[in-house]
Amino acid sequence: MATGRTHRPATRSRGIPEATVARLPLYLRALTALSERSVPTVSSEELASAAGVNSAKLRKDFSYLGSYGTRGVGYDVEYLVYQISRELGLTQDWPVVIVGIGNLGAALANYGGFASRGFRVAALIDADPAMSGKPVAGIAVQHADELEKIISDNGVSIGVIATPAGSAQQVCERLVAAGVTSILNFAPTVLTVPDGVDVRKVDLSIELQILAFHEQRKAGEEAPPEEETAPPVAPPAATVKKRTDPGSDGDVPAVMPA
Amino acid sequence: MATGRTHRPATRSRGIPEATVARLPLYLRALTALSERSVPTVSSEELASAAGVNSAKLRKDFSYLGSYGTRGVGYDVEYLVYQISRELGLTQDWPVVIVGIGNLGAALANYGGFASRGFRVAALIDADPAMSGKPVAGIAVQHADELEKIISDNGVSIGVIATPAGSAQQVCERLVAAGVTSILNFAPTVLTVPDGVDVRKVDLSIELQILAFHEQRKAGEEAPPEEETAPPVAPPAATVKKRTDPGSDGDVPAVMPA
DNA sequence: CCATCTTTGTGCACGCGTTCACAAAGGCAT
DNA sequence: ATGCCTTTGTGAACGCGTGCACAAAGATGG
Ligand SMILES: NC(=O)c1ccc[n+]([C@@H]2O[C@H](COP(=O)([O-])OP(=O)(O)OC[C@H]3O[C@@H](n4cnc5c(N)ncnc54)[C@H](O)[C@@H]3O)[C@@H](O)[C@H]2O)c1
Ligand SMILES: NC(=O)c1ccc[n+]([C@@H]2O[C@H](COP(=O)([O-])OP(=O)(O)OC[C@H]3O[C@@H](n4cnc5c(N)ncnc54)[C@H](O)[C@@H]3O)[C@@H](O)[C@H]2O)c1
Repeated sequence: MATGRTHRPATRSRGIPEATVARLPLYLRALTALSERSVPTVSSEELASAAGVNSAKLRKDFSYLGSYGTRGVGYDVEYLVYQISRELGLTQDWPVVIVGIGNLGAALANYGGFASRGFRVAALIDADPAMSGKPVAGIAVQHADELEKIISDNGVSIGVIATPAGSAQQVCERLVAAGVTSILNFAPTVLTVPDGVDVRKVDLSIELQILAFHEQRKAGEEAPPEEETAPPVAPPAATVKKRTDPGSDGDVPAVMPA
Repeated sequence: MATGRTHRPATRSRGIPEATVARLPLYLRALTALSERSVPTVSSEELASAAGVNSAKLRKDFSYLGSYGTRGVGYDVEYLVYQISRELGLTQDWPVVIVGIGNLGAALANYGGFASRGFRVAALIDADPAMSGKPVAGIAVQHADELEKIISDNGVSIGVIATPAGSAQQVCERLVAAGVTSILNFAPTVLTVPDGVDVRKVDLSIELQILAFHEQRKAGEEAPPEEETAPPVAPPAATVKKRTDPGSDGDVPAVMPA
């Protein structure tokens, strides 16, 4: 999961587990594809396969929404699309602002899949005066001074942060003060927000590091004893550390205990 | 989480829980910031706060790595940076290819945080002949025909997919066949890969939908009885559905049982 | 109307992850 | 050297998520 909620004691919202909520968009995507091919019904097995999950999990997920589906037949595609859309709140329009129209922000603004699901880019905001008025993806960039007014005028409750990390917390606070209660953060920083505000983050660097970990592990399994480069840092602090795990002793650790 | 592994029975790699691995980059980022400020040691409480997690969780996470840290004092920042880097496999260089140099791919190529942690963009690959040779972020884009040769020549094991959804599976298969064993997928599709290949996905649309869900829930709590727009789809399939949950009956569902 | 066959919905058990709470460890002052 | 004070490392309890396996539901054919 490139994803991750921040804070909030994992309250099961309205009885629907968080893990299930996170999968509903996957089901919806698969169902939309079926719908476009005019497939009338689909079994849990087929749909699960299309969404890349276990069929038992899918059935359990749907059971939290209600008892849609017909035994011996499956699920009515159109009906299920509607039910999930409604559950996710996609039957209404969500105006979204993007703050920080640099490389990433511009790419996001140009992203078609944005509008495809009820999300409407209400404004693009940047602090650079040179950007003001410049059209990106057909929308004129507005200056950060206007942020509060834009949020308020458009009733925006979802904000996307694509500024440098150093500005992210400050932008976040302004967004929240102006009324935004959900934030999608692309900047590599931990955002601190008041209760009642949801933050989700997307961090490319973290994803790559997780992949690197597994990659190293795969490589280490087939070629166990390899020499490590010189130890770039000194041992702990004052006294020399005595390691608890046997085998490697303190300073220059072997690549992996395998 | 914008993130999510695909397949693989959640094998605890080398005893380090997957959830812990996903947090190590967070700790590393916080530690790097401390290191730049020349802070010598840090307590679990401080570091946890900087990383946005619980201090008990942090200590347990570190306990999987070994017994670094000094009771009564805390952790040596430099030493811990090295240990986590080593654990994540960041002491070595990871050549990465990006496939699909459109809006997003170009933004990724321009992303500085890429190289900052041992990840080196080995090549940019696109199928559009018009892109070939064009420099993006100082690197000439290469044609997709060269994909296999590039992977092989550079020993690339990590690939980033930023093509349209329709091409993603095909690109994925070529990457895997050429020797890539870790994939970061930005296309909104479920990728099917053989065992031994790790896939992580980043999906903006899914993140927004999850936020919308919670946003709707927040809004629904303060204004319970609101009228829904007309039911856009017909009831289930053949016979009229009898809903199991009481209150709303079948067809036009009330907004929320609250 | 009845039998059969398919597929849902879910009770249950298990394992992972989180959190609490505390004993052990070590620095530091006296 | 001794005692105090801080902070780690972890045992244990708990809760959530996952997957199995099956009974119930309903469609379909005769
Ligand atoms: N480019 C990527 O692929 C990528 C990937 C992962 C993460 N990120 C992160 O996303 C963020 C943006 O990346 P980028 O490559 O687009 O950077 P960028 O420098 O190209 O763009 C940043 C933009 O934010 C604007 N900005 C700065 N401070 C602001 C403020 N206070 N209010 C409003 N706007 C402000 C700047 O004027 C600039 O246009 C960074 O935090 C980066 O680490 C980028
Ligand atoms: N732009 C965003 O912010 C954003 C956000 C989330 C997800 N995505 C997803 O990321 C992907 C890329 O988005 P984008 O906006 O950059 O699209 P884009 O159309 O701008 O770029 C796609 C690029 O991929 C290339 N391509 C197509 N088929 C290829 C193939 N078989 N091999 C190699 N290259 C190929 C095209 O030539 C093009 O340059 C899409 O799947 C999109 O849904 C984009």
